[in-house]
Amino acid sequence: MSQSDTVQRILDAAEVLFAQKGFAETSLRAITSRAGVNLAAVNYHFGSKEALIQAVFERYLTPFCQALDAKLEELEGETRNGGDVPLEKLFTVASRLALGSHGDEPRRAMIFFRLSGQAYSQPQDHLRAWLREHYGPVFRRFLALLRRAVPDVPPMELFWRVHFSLGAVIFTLSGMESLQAISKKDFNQSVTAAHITQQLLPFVVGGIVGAGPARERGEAPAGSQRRN
Amino acid sequence: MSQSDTVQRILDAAEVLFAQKGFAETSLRAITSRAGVNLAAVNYHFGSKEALIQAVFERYLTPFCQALDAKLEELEGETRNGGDVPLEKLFTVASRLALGSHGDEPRRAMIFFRLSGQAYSQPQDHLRAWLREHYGPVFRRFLALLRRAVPDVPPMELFWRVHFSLGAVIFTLSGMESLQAISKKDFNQSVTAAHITQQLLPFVVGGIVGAGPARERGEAPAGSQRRN
DNA sequence: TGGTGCCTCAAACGCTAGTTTAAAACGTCT
DNA sequence: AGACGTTTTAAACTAGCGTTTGAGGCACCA
Repeated sequence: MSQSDTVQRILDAAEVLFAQKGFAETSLRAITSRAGVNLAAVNYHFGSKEALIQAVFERYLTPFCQALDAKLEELEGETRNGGDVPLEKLFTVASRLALGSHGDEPRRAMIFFRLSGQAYSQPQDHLRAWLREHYGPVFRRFLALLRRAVPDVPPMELFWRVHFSLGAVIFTLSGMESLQAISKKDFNQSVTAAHITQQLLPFVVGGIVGAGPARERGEAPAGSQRRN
Repeated sequence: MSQSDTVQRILDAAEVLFAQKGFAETSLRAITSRAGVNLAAVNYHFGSKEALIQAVFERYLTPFCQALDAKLEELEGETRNGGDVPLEKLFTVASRLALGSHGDEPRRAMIFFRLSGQAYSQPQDHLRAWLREHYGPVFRRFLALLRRAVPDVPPMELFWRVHFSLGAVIFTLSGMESLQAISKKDFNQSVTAAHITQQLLPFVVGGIVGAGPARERGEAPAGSQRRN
């Protein structure tokens, strides 16, 4: 072939190592050594380490976002003649795509969530800004459907709760290895990605709907006094 | 005084810089320069950079955990003669202490949450293991009270949902600066720590209680079939 | 066969990191 | 005042980083 598979080998190695040890702690030497390619290959093919990081995200996110976008369009179509998409369905669809939109085992998804966690606690917002710019539209589309699913939750409340949910997902799946150890010890039960998402769904749905005076005592939701 | 305040100056500077730029990206030279002390002071007083990181956590966590422990003991006493502590109260107490157990403004709490986020997405579990070893008992005490507050949620479900909540909190407060920007743009409203925790409470409570078929259709909670 | 474009390679460059060293400064005793 | 343990200082050291370089390999086509 014209372009060798060096690029893919580098991306594979970088993906794993970045997830394992973080961006700053992973040297190009470690990546190229694991990939079995020359040190200079990264700068030759990607230009810089920063560009390599972006490429890792791009390779994972682009197929996922395309799949999600298509699925959301399908869901929107279903609701053209009245009715909204239920909250559970929205999250089920998203999680199923996140775990399965790449042919491989959901292990890739785990790796990627760990990467996302590191990207988020990353100080420089180069990466964050780039992510938002490239994948913002899909997120907003998802949020629009969500808003129709829970019309009782004011927009600002919803905005925050979605971010809380994102935090729960990324944080948990980032630290899954250590949580697995605890869970196994305390509950004698191993943990799979599918298992966690199954646990996540009721939590996220419950959180998005929210528990305010509304659900406890039949009053208005906690924050609805500042509806805009 | 016998021991100068060099140690405190270093801790102050390190706390801020670590939160701003992460552990790996913050050099000792940056810390000592900001603290106005000599470069060698860190290795002299703390031994190594890693030990300095631990010291930063210790200085913040120890007073907080002591305060939380005392408060939990007080709550346990109240329930000796029947009754449980309501879910909302447990979280309100914890958040109030996290924000206010240090005399200063809640800005320190923000800084510390950001630090926690970085500690958690940190690959080496040196720090995580150390945190668990030193502050695990308080956490378990909190969890025990929590279990009595929501007896319908099976222990394993509860374990996971607590970690989801932790993720929501840390993740959100870690990335608060950028979220502030979005929130200000979309909702024309600035964001304070108190405001976020106010938003967090209904989300966390709703999530812990969970939204399964139980709340929607009057059946058992989503995960209760794997009760152990 | 000889040249052309893409890729690989080993080596080196410049830089910054954490850490160590040994002398100087300081404060506190007798 | 002088001796002593503690702290500060400036400078150097070692190691590892991302990146660059220029020579070389390799497939392809005239």
